Amino acid sequence: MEYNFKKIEKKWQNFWDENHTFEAKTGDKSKEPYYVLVEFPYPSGSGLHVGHVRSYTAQDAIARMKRMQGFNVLYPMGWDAFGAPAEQYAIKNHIHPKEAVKENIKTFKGQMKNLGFSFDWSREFSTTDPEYYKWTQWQFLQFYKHGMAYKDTIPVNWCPTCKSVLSNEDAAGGVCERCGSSVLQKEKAQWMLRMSDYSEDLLKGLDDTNFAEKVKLGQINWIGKSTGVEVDISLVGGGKFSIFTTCIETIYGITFFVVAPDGKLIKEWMPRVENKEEVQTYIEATAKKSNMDRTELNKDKSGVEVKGIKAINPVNGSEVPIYLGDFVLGDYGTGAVMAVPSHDQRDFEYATKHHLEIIEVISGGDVSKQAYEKKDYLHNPESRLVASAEFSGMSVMEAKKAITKELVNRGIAREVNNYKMRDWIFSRQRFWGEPIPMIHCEKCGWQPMKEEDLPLLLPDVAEYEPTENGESPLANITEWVNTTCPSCGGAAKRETDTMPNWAGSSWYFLRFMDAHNKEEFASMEAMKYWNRVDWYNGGMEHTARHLLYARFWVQFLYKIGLVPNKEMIWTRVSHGMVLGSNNEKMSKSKGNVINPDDVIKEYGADTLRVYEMFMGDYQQDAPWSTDSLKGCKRFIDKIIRLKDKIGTGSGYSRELETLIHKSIKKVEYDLTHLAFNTVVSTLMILANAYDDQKEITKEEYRVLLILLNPLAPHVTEELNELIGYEPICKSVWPKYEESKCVETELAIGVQVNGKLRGTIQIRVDEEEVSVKEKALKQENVAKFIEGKEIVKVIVVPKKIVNIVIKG
RNA sequence: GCCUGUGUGGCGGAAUUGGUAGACGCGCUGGACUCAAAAUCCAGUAUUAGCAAUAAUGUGUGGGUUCGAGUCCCACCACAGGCACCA
Repeated sequence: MEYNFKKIEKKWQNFWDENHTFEAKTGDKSKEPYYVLVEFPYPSGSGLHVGHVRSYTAQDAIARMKRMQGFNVLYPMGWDAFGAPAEQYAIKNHIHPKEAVKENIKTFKGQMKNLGFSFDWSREFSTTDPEYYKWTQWQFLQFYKHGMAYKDTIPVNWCPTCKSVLSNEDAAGGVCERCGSSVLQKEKAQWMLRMSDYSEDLLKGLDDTNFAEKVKLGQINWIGKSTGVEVDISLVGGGKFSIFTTCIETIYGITFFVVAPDGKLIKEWMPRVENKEEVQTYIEATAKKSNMDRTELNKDKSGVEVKGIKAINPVNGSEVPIYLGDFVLGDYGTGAVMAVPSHDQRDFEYATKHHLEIIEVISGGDVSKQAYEKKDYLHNPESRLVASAEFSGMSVMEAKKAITKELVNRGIAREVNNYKMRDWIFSRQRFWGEPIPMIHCEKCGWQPMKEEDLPLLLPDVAEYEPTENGESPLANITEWVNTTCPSCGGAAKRETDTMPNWAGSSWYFLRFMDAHNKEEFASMEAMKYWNRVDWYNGGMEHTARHLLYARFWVQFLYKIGLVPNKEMIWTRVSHGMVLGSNNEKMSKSKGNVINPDDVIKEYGADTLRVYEMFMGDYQQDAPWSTDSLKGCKRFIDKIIRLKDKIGTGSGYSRELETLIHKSIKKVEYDLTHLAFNTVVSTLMILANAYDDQKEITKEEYRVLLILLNPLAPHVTEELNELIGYEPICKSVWPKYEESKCVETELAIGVQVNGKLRGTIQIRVDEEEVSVKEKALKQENVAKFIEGKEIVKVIVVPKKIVNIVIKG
């Protein structure tokens, strides 16, 4: 057969379309549901990346196998199309971003069709569809109505040149990604979601998932739980504040306190401060510094003393000075710390710079040189408390408990948990996002829109320039902004901020379960049927945040009774990047970008798919190699040639039977264990074995086609049709028999003192005595043991023989 | 600094519980077919020595456990990614 992949691929893609082969029926009780999900892409202007092809093919292979195994497979696709690039493009070209998005989606979809992915296109949607974002807005209103959304003034990244608020990603390194200016902090009122309320639930929920261990760790680190004690500290002359510490055992070593310059405490104290000007200057200087500057000043522990206010150490009554220092963060813990320079390196550096006292309270280090920190003294069983009144002489763990107990009994301390994870900043000052359905009325304050008025559509205008003061471009569109208050009916203004990119992607997997529902975001019935996402794949870069946001969103919906499970994603795996042939990330500037369209044109989609699965460990990055790609083309050519070897026989021949059964078992196992590269090598081995035979049977040929079908669906369907079978997509996955997976004869190694000296042929069930005898007689082995004393002979069944000799 | 991952031929990478290291593919070398080329097929290909059988060395480095270590333990080095003053 001539391999006209263009014709073959088109033919089968049309066949699948016309027959609605991959459309999943919700509620089909005759089959077990199985939900395979891959992160839906942002349809950028540059088209599908070969990296997309890698993960989509992997999930496609799983989906195709599962279908043949009798599962009702849901493998959907859609578009995460809100975002800054489309907006930038719109500003430059004066067209509505939805036009650009429409074009890009068309391109992406065409490319995906050309690759033969078995997506259920009947469920396709874009996060930018009003029918979809209506429900994103509706869910925001649920957050609001349950007290989970609030407006707060917080510092944001501000680019003075672009006059725009930047996300942390766009402000990485303290410079604006677009223009390179230094990013400043600016106070702005933002919508927030109370994600921190869910810290503990998000941590615990991980036990109800099957995420890869490193994915779980990523979540755990991001949540950043730490357990410690919050202690009330009284001020001389009245008033008090609290500090949070994980090292209560060092409390006798306090020589000063440090409070955050951006925190609320210092504002409160201001009237009592004696050196107001100095303090104010420092607060302002901190505000001007970007996050990055603050980090860079790491070595330089800047700060000023807050004069006129002194604190009292609750354990010994001593008066202690208070300082401002920007190494203390206003939004973590209580925004104030007890400083123990003897046992905390940051405090040590601060004390050294500002000439403050250092008192050792735990023995074992040399605190004149550096702090003797928790990470060291906890591992030193010799360390004891010193200079700590009645606690002196105790071990660290004893003291921790005793001091905590004492302070808790006195009613001035509480054991608490703190989390690094903050509330979710949900506002973006951009045009191209879901409008936040809130209305501000002078009389009634913030009012939610009426649910029946949703969706709140983005207006059709031609200008998307940001405003001078950093408001969203929507603020310029007065006819859109001005509205009436849903409560009193008076004049009111709409919120002009939009939602972040993460919003639409936080629940899209629920929508796929019931994509066309006009009454609800998805019906409970449909969600109960599909139950959850069984297998979710995406890039490692999304495993922390996207996954956390999505889990938070789902847990909230669960709490208010709108989804059936607390966790709606069972297995989450991640894939490595496809790098350029020079082993660097593909980028236009480096000129190492491979366009999948070009590859499909020259080698066909099946070759590209097989190659991307073969290129390396799926979870690891792998460089592109056109030479290796050609090797995969040769493999497919070989599969085609093998058809001519089909003879008149039937069933599996004695020569091939074991290998076939083993191959079915391995392909099945590897496809669900992320070992796609060895799926390909297994099939190459099988094909090579067929090639060694004079002739093969139809059944043998067909089993190879079915096993290869998940990776190369077009050519295998074509060959399958040519030999007269019903389409593979309507067929049943072959079954292997465990008993037929083992060879009856095998060659095992014989070692002498652990070194391989020869091999022997044995029957699989050969008795140990006989194996031992064969091993000792083996020609080369005999040379090594001649005249030596044999200490023992270790026979590992079906694996190896090791002869231990002396002398 | 912390967390995570990775170090195996010329290259991408195999090696499911410790049991014949280098499967499979690429590349390379030689040969067949051809006027020639492409395609295809055959043989070889970790390193060193040898015509060969074979031997020695060999999975980032140094130790250890074991009859036996790429795999387990301890210490370290390099690279990649993420987080970064979190009290």
